[in-house]
Amino acid sequence: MPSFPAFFRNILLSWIVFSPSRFGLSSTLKKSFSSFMGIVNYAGMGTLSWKSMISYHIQNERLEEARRLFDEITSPDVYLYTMMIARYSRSQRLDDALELFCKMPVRDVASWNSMMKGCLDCGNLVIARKLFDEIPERNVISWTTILNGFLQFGKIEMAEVLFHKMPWRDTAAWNSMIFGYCSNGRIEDALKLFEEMPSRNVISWTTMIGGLDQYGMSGEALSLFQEMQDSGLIIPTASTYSSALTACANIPALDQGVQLHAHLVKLGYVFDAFISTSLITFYANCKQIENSHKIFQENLHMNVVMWTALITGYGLNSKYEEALVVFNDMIKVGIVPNQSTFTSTLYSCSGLEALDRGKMIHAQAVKLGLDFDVFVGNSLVVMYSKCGNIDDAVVLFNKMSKRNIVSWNSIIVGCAQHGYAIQALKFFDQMVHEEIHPDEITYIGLLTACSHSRMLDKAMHFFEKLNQDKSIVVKLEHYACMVDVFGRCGKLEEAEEFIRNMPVKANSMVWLALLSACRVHANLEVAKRAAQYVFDLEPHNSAAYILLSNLCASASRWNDVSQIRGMMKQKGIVKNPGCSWVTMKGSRHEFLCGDRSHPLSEKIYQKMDFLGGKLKELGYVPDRSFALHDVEDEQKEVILSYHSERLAIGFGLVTTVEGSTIRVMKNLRVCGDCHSAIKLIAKIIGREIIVRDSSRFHHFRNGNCSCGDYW
DNA sequence: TTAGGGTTAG
Repeated sequence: MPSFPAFFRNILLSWIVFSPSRFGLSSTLKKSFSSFMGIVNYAGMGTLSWKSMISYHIQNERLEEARRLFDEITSPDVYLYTMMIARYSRSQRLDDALELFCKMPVRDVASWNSMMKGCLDCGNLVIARKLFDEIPERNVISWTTILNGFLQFGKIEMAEVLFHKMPWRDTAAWNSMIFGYCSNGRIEDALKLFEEMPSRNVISWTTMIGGLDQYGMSGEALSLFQEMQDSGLIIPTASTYSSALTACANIPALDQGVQLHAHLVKLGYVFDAFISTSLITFYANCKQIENSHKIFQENLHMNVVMWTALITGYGLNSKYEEALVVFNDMIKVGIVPNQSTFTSTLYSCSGLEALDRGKMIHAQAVKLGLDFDVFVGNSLVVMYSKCGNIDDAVVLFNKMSKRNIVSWNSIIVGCAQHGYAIQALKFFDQMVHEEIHPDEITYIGLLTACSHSRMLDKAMHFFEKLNQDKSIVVKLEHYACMVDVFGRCGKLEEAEEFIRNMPVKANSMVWLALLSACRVHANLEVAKRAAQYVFDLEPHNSAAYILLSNLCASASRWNDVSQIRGMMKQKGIVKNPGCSWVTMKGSRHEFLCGDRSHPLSEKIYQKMDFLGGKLKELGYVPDRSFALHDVEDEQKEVILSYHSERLAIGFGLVTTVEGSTIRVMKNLRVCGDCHSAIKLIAKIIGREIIVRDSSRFHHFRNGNCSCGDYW
């Protein structure tokens, strides 16, 4: 029993802290105080009143206050000790929790269990195990707690042994083991337990539905949900509906999801944060982003997860600008973004190729100390690389303290697309050295690197390794990469032979790789065969028509060109016009060939004409074969000089400061004549020009290009 | 809210 002055001191302290004039008097506080006054009146203190006061402090995160009151009690009971221990553990204060646990004169099984759980929450499995071994009388909760501890630390086999050793198992124990199997990808074992268990509750069903969905068996997850509904024995909770909706999103199953949505409206569940978020993702995955937005707007309590779901949804629907608007709105209303928010937002920056905005988002992540998160780091590497800044991507990658397979793939693919083949292979060696096992994406990156640098032997070596690795399924993309390598190395017959010997039927992507090579090597004979395959497989794919038509145009076979154009017209196939753009201060400046619509056109054309003169002085002769129109030679030169990529470069030149890098994006492949001209332009202006075309990045520096004139 | 089991974004 504490002395009265000490007691009054605490009341006074509480009174100051809870000053009604500052905070208002909540109902809980009123209750707490009336119990206090009761104690004073009776001049004695029941433990119950101490409990309510301490628990009030605990509820309001005032752990120090709670501890001060706790220390005033001469002999706190087991309940109070346990409450303090649990709270310290939840606040990651394991030392304080253990100190109290050691001080306890008497312990019951709940206090042992709480301490054990506390150790697990604070990441200490060793002490948790020791405690488990020392518990005088374990109950089913003790067993389940340590079982979950093993699972939490990825020790599935130990959990399995423990589960079978348990003297008695209740439904919660079965549920834990099922969850353990699901989260370790052992779906068959999970299903077996689910079948075997003596009785299932709603948690068992929800665990199994979620497990199947996460394993990629979303259809089976929905069937199980239906089975549960049909049984009529289980009432689903918000969690169950949330899992079912996620399964609908992953399939995606629009009709079933919409039905479920209607049902949830009737049940009044639509304002549940988890359900709303699942609905946002569901509609976004079903390409109905307007519905996602509607659900988002109808929600009053929007949390960071819900905001992130909407940002992700816009990104998934290629509405990158909208995603960035949502991100800015979120910041405006004071929601603090987390790792996932940055990952999704950076994805949209990559989609927009908006380096300036990507850098701003990066700065915000740094401010919040989230730039070292592995997901954010990966997104940053991808963003810098896709926005044309591979050097910064490499710097960031090297600084990453934690890396996973996605990190390695991102940097290897990035280097490959920028033509930094040696760098890509070096990263691969480093990855192998660090015992990270490559996956299918890694091989795509490696083969692309080899292709862009014409390293046939290396490519064959990697392709062989890929085929030997039984953990990887060789996909059509890998075959297409190999065809690309053969093609770029001028080995068109070998490429055709390779396609014919493939164990799976080639798709149009594979034949298009061959056709592109034919375009580079001006081989009309093979091109016609390859194009025919694409025409048969995908009659409306415009790429094959364009490639073949360009090839005929380069050979001045104008009759063939008009025949192909006639076929395109007949089939209603429209060629995408060549378009180049520069993203600056959040705006995209687009240019078409010969375009004069930009407000700065006059300046741009002046600059290009000036450079045209300089180019001629350096001995540049336009390669007329790239002007793919049946017009007079002089006219061809004019068309070439004003190709969209050159106008975009001209815009970069008139709007940026001396010495800075110019970054241009193009929807089609950069034309060969422009390629020669841009190399010289880079030399004349003494600046680096980076052009991302439909297949790769070109770094033009001092008269050379990183692609080695081959792309 | 003195102890164990299932849910949302990436």
